[in-house]
Amino acid sequence: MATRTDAPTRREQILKEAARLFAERGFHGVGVDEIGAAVGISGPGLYRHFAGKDAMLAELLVGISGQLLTGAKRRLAEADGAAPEAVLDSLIEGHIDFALDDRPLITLHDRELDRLRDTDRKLVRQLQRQYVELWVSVVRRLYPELTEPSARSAVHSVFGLLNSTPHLGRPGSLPGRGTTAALLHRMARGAFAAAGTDRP
Amino acid sequence: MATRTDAPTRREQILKEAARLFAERGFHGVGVDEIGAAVGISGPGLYRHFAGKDAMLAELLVGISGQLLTGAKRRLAEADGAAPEAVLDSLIEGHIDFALDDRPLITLHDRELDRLRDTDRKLVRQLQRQYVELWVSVVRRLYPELTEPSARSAVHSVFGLLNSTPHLGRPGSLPGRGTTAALLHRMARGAFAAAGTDRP
DNA sequence: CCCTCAGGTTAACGACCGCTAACCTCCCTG
DNA sequence: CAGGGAGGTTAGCGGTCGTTAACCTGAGGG
Repeated sequence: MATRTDAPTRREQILKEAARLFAERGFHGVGVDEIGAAVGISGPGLYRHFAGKDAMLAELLVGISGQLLTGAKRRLAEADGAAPEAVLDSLIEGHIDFALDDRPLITLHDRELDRLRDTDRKLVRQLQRQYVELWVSVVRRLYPELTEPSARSAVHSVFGLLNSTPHLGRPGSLPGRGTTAALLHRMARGAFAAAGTDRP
Repeated sequence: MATRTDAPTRREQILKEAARLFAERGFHGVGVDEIGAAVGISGPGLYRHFAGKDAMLAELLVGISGQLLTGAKRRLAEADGAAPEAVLDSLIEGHIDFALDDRPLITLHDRELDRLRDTDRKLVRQLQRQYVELWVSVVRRLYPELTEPSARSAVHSVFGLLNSTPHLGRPGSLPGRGTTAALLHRMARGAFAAAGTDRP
């Protein structure tokens, strides 16, 4: 795929700043005037680009879920026939990339879902469910002694582990992105391995 | 300590319901009228028991952090001189009990901290920091090859893992509390073990 | 038997917030 | 060069929300 070199559109600027603000202070804690100010225009100017505040959140959440799912599907297709360990590693790597590069989005992802209109919320939940099931199938192939409910719990728990990046302090205080990614990766693998041993 | 058999006070009722509502819809997403309705009185009646909506959140968050820290200190004192493995197991057990029994509080704990007044927020952060440092010291005793920043990251990540219980579906759909607790415990130990091996 | 007070009630105020209306100003294009 | 749309602006409306004020009530104590 072509990496983008062109400047971000106004819509993209708005989405990025809105994500940051929503993650920092919550959906209801941010006013449209603040979002506008963050991109250099004033509140009502946003309505030239979005139908409303809700629409921004919806586009963010649908985008996140879709991106995660699409990426996972691609990785699964690329690793077709590979060993289950390698496939799981690829999924973990993709999730870590996302968690480290788009921290505000990861935060929003499991925090503001209930602020969506019914139709959008159902869509996001469906995408999330597909993503989880994809992980569950890989995990169960690698650890067949895990029951399906246990595998699902394990996957959710590892998501909790990987999504903890927002709590790891400001990006500067970390031991470096590569080190952090490697640590998270090792821990995720260790957690799955521990889940898969002993009684399920 | 004496287990309480007496009925909960009105204050406690309010705090419990407020915690549930805040966790479900966010601090700004809940009105005082709703909180009042949840305990059978109407909005302004709450002001006989609390100085304001902020005060409820503050009391909840300070209470959570304090409870976690106090429990951890007690467990550390009780396990004085025991093997590091046993001490870590005790810490994990305590955290899991909390995460499973007080899900709304766990949710609030890392979600609504920024809505507090400066003085309260600093207090909560200080309690949280002490709690983390306590874990870090135990983890480093068990895995001396871990650098301190890595150990701290590992602790935060395991908190993410253990605090994922709100995402595990309604309490009924789980394989049973004991099974879930055991799974989480194993995964936490596995994650730490994986963090502590290989290069730090 | 009154007084007090804890713990409620309803009415209402002021602030804020999402959103719309009306208007303005470039820039592109036929 | 006219004109029209894209992308802004400010003023303001309507609703909601936290909080206060004023009032009510029932139970306990001197």
